[in-house]
Amino acid sequence: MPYTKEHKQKTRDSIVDSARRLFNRHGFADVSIDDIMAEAGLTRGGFYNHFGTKDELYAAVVAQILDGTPASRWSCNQAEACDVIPAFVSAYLSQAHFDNRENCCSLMALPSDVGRSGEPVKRAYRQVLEYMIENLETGVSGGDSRRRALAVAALCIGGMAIARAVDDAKLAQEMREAARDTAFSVAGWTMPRVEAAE
Amino acid sequence: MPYTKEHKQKTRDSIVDSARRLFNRHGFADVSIDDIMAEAGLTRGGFYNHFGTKDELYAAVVAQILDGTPASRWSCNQAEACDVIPAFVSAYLSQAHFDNRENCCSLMALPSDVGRSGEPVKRAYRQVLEYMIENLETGVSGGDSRRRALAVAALCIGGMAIARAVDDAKLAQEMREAARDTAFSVAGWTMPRVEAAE
DNA sequence: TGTACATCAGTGAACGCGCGTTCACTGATGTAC
DNA sequence: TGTACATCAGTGAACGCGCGTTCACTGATGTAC
Repeated sequence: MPYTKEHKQKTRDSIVDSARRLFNRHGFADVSIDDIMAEAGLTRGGFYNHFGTKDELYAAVVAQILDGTPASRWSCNQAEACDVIPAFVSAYLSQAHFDNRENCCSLMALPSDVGRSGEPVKRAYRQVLEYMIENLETGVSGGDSRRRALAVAALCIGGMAIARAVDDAKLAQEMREAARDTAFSVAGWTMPRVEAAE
Repeated sequence: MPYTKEHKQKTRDSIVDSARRLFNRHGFADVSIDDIMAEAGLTRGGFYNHFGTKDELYAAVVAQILDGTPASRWSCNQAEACDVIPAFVSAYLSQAHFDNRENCCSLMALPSDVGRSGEPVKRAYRQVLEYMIENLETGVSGGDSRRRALAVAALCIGGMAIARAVDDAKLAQEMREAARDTAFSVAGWTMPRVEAAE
């Protein structure tokens, strides 16, 4: 018997991971299989030992978008929520998250790409989004918590996507700060002390 | 002398217009020059009578994104603002705008594509966004109007981009409504009567 | 008014390159003896 | 413990297709006479 099953699984994982980073940075359409395999330290041909087609890779990538995303660090119990969730929103809209082109949340890196992709891709996007919304909901105070959580998600994802689409650093920062302050106000939190999370 | 100058300009305009519709629907990377010229009722080769390269077309398209967008209907004087701006936000987050894949606002159709494009594309995106924010600002009541206008823009663009990226019509509608209600609350407007704009 | 002509917008075949995919192979590995 | 072997993960050349771009051409147009 050659190699172990673990060996093959590790290679597959590293292909998916390389693909996720490259997709976040360049979008789906502008990344080739060559790029992905090279990023993983492999060569073209080996790709088809792991995936039947490029589409199959898309599905595999979005199916585990959560793993390489700040979202993977959200989980917390109810008691922590009042501290953790506001800190998460600050971190989401931070300069550091803005600058990190590869290991950023795919929800904000790929919304328009996903919008025109097939059902499997949209399904994975929804699952990650729902996970985010559920966690946000545990952190907001007052009634109408579902609506507030949805709005905070829209402010986080929208604010960051817009900030990245403009050519003016000052406007980008202004947008992030307005989204953060408004999210805090919508969620009923007190304002964060001077950008601690940046 | 063959043809008139107006004739050539009209052809050029129709190429740009076809490109904008196709970009909104499919993103930058998945639309070919063949597609664009066919959409405009022309053939491949003629493209280079109007543009030097495909990149030159990108710049031309984004430079006039405003024309084919609901944004082109925003302008209003101060007296109208209290009626027009809330109606605009309702229309922006409406089912009709959600469904219109081609003649929708490019701000929400292309944020992640623009985020990884070059400076000319980002510049045009910023100009359209600033125009939107300025108009929103005339409509919000109370102090801190700049921050509120930025937040309303993030809710409109983010809410729609997210709604389009999920595979669940109910969640998409919930997101649009939460974004709209929160935008109205942030802007200090009274709630719209049952989705008149849909 | 009618005709000959120069211009150039538009055509469509052709080229070269990059990409997804295939395939014959190589060589590292774990197992059998 | 040491060696021979079967397996299959990974290699890299090759194929075909689509795309951006080029180019020789065609034919519709406005002008000159």
